[in-house]
Amino acid sequence: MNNGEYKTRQKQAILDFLKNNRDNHVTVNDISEYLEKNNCHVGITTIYRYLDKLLEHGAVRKYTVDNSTSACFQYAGPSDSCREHFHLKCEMCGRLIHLDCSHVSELCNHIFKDHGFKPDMMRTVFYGICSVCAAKQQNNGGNI
Amino acid sequence: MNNGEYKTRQKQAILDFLKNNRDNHVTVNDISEYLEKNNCHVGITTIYRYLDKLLEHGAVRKYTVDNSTSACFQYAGPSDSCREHFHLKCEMCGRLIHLDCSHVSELCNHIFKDHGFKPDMMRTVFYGICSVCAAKQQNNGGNI
DNA sequence: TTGCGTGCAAAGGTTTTGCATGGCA
DNA sequence: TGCCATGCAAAACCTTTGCACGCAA
Repeated sequence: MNNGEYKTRQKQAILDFLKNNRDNHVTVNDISEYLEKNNCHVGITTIYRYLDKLLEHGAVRKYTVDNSTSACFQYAGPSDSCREHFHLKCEMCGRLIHLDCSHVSELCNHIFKDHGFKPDMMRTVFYGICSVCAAKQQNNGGNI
Repeated sequence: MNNGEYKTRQKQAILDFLKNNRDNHVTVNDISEYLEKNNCHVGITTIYRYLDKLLEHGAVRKYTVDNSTSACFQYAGPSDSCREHFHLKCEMCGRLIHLDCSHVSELCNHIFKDHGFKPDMMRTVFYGICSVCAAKQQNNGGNI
């Protein structure tokens, strides 16, 4: 049916976990540990292979975050739904913010028209600090 | 003299290579191979350690590019010179474009004021396709 | 001479590959 | 039954650490 892809318990479990954590990124290790805890063993090889496939389909996004040595993945919903806006990732709490804002699309057009560069919305992420974490930082006297 | 840091042949060689490739990113392996070819052996441990130090000083930027599993580094000039503009990285040729443009800083202020998110210019990179590569793609009938 | 720098070897992680077995359709 | 999927073990990488020796200041 689906390009000759089969439905399996393992894929379902991985996808469920990704969907339940759509507001935060997870590592292969996170997925593996969670499934193990829930008596639902899935080999890490399978996790890597399935994530690769989801990546190809655009169903997950892949990041590299500074303090983590392994790759981070995050559910991106049905493909195409995130092509039209940018993403802000808070480097402190890891939260991903979907920025639907006309200013951004305008900037994109400007960069394309006046600088000849076509930004890829799926790949580009603004890294920074969200308001919640900025407030925390304040209360801490600037320390982390 | 410099915070008790010594000047050595190895550091000089690495820095020279980075400076000569300031318009492209390089991996630890690139550096090692180049120096080897030039009969100027430097252990990779040294390369890692020196890059770490440069990173702390803000003299290089560190990336992860999709198709490469290892980290990419790029000379960033004397510290602070790149904090005030964004960077566009072409995913096809790897070229880094420094985008000094008032529209971008305006967008940044807008995101901060109206969305409560403070983007970090040093960390944020726009991924996409540059005009040169877009033209190549055209001539190829859309194939890569 | 002092103490940072270097480089080898080894360790520690993450990700990929080979291959036999399992399971969906 | 025909394929794709899975999982173990091993391999392949990338990066870091420990330690003895080298070298700038």
